[in-house]
Amino acid sequence: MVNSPAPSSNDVKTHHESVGAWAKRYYFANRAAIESVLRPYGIGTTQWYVLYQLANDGPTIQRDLGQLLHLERATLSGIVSTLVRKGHVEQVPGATDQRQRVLHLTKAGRKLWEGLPDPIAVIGATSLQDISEAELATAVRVLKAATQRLNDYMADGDRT
Amino acid sequence: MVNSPAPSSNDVKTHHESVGAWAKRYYFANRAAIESVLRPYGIGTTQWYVLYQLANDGPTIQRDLGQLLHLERATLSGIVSTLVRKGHVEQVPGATDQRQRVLHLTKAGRKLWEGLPDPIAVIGATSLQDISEAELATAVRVLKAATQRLNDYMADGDRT
DNA sequence: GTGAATTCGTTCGTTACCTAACAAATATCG
DNA sequence: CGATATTTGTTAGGTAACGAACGAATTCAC
Repeated sequence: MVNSPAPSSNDVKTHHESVGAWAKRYYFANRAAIESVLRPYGIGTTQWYVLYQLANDGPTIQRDLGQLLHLERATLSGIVSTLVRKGHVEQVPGATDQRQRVLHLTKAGRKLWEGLPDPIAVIGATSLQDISEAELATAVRVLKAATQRLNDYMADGDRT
Repeated sequence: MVNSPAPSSNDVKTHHESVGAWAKRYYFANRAAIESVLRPYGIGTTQWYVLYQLANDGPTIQRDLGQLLHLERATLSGIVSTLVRKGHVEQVPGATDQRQRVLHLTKAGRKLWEGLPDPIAVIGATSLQDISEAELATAVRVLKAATQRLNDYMADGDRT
């Protein structure tokens, strides 16, 4: 796309746009691919992550799950109620703290989980093969650093 | 970050998850930051891209705009009608082909555009400073290659 | 030149993300 | 103890993305 002459300072914006643009495209392509694997089972990508957590780490407080998956309370609330409606997850008030909701798989939920393919393995393997460990590490480092900056920026901006 | 022992096959999943996970987090952090810049003006990120196109390249057929911005017809349709509702954009049937819609800025839309900051410049500059050109290029290359793979995978899967 | 295929935009249903505002429960401080 | 703050989850409203199905316009084939 952007062929590579000596990058002038004018290229900065182009580069920036590229990382952002490609992060977006990769995110959505990845999501679409995962969803195509999961579609026959009637669950979405983020719903899968919730089931994954509950299946592997057992009952979890909704608040903690939100932090683990980097989701806002409101977002998780909707996803959980979808899973509850479908009968895969049960949501019970916490024993000591009545505000909290403890989530755990229902029997049906566990059964579903056991029949589920692992979309990360299926999709991830195809999408990243032939990319060296070093390149992967660089990509992650860049994405991580940039995300960090943005979060700092937002935190600052809020306080001002 | 990811220190580099001989990568066992168990690392594969971890790495894959990381690129996907970080692409997602960067995408949303970026979007949130851009939206915070644009919020006072009452427009969203993708709406800004539409205005950008119309301001710089003049009237455009909706179909072409979709390809430029990598958006499906259905997605763009909603975004355009939001901009039309707000009075920034006008959507007129094509002269030669009555199926097509030609989009152009209204007078109010152009005025808005002229008072708008450039969120890509503002946000991109902060988020990617101190990252070398080489690293940026690698990140883009990885994201691009992975996206390519996923698109191929989806195309194959559809035909099967 | 007419019937079939294609293209373009819209609408509908779904997923997933956010903020803001709110209610209930719990914690903290005077 | 009791008023005030904080935490947890939900709801409502907004943005953005997708696929499927549809109608209208156009193009293609024969």
